[in-house]
Amino acid sequence: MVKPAALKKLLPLLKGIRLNDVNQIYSKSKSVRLQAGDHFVKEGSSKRDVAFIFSGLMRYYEVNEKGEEITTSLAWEQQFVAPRNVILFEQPSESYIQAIEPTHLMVINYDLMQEILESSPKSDSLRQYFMLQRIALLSDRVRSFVMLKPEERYLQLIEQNPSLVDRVPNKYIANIIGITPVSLSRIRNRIASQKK
Amino acid sequence: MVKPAALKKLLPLLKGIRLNDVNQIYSKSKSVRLQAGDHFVKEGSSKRDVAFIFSGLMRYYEVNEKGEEITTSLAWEQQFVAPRNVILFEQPSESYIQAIEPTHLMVINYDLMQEILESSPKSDSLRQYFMLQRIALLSDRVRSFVMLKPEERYLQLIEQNPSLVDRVPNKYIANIIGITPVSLSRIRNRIASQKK
DNA sequence: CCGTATTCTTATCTTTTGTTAAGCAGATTT
DNA sequence: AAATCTGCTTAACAAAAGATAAGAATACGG
Repeated sequence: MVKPAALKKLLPLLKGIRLNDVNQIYSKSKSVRLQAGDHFVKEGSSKRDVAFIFSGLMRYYEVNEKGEEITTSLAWEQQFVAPRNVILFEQPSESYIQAIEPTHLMVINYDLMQEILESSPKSDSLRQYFMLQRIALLSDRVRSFVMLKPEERYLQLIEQNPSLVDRVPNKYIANIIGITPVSLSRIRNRIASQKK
Repeated sequence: MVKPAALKKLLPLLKGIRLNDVNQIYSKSKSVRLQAGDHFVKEGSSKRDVAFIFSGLMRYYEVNEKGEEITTSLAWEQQFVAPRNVILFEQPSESYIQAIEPTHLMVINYDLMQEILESSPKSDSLRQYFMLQRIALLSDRVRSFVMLKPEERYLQLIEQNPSLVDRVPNKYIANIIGITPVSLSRIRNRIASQKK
């Protein structure tokens, strides 16, 4: 069970959903606190849990054939995280989901949440809203890979999410924009010397 | 109005939707035939039309600041095309959508279609199905940019869509995987000489 | 506060990609 | 059939990125 104070942050997202349903979801959810480095999901897991991030910062990563961890995306306050393969395709997770800051989650079983929302009159529009958000985000990201050079992707990323620069190690940022940490370091160097 | 024969291709996608609604959508749609090179959508357009591709092949492209056309994605039979900015954000289209083969479309106004589907009991699950498809596709593509090298992206693309190689000019394929046509040509050369 | 670990930077070298231009091949038009 | 156009390849060079390693800076735990 999650504390009411923390719940307030979730409420604006749930407008339109019956208070009763919200309460029911809350009562079935559990509050989880992770330290930096702790995992919410590990590769191979089939646990059908989703989490809402009250506070903190997480990354998705996969391990490639060379054994390197490649960070594929980030998630922070007010966002949901869930193992894509498990929820979308009912397959084991291909990714790890790990806290990289002290993180406070609300965790609930996906199917249980769906069940509760099933009857709610606004649940479809809520779901649709979240899916649209996701589609917009993903297609923007695809567009950035097709249309922009690495340096431009970096500038766009920090412009759209200024707070990330301070919170996320550059080696993760580098992966996110599809380059190596060494290369990002050079790009940052180039940008800094151009500014002078 | 679209010919019944062509409609059969759309039907499996619409299972669950009332026949009456399907008929109504059909009656409000128009059949459009494009030649290779013709546009369904041009940059700046705010027309809220979506199209279902009965046959043929189309590309989305944008013109960058150098005046080059950059192909951002492809769509073919049994898929919907629509100007993302217009439908998602009610803004003018940032993209062109162009036929690159003789293409047969069913075109309908997006809002009109929504209106008809509004009352249909299964419309939400249908919409959800399409959105999930889109999310899966997009996140796979993002993953390919983060995890794979250009050569691997090319091999994955032609493995997952073998027919594209024969139908789509390499210069478009190159854009899709985020490289230049010249670079793709070299990659193809490398692959060919490794095989020997 | 010191020592350790992690991350970031810098350097060197190799590989790949971008750019530009030229030649070639296939298709289209007249 | 000749001329034209378009797309693909190849070449040469410049620019950028990958790989590896070493040093500097920062964060972290005792």
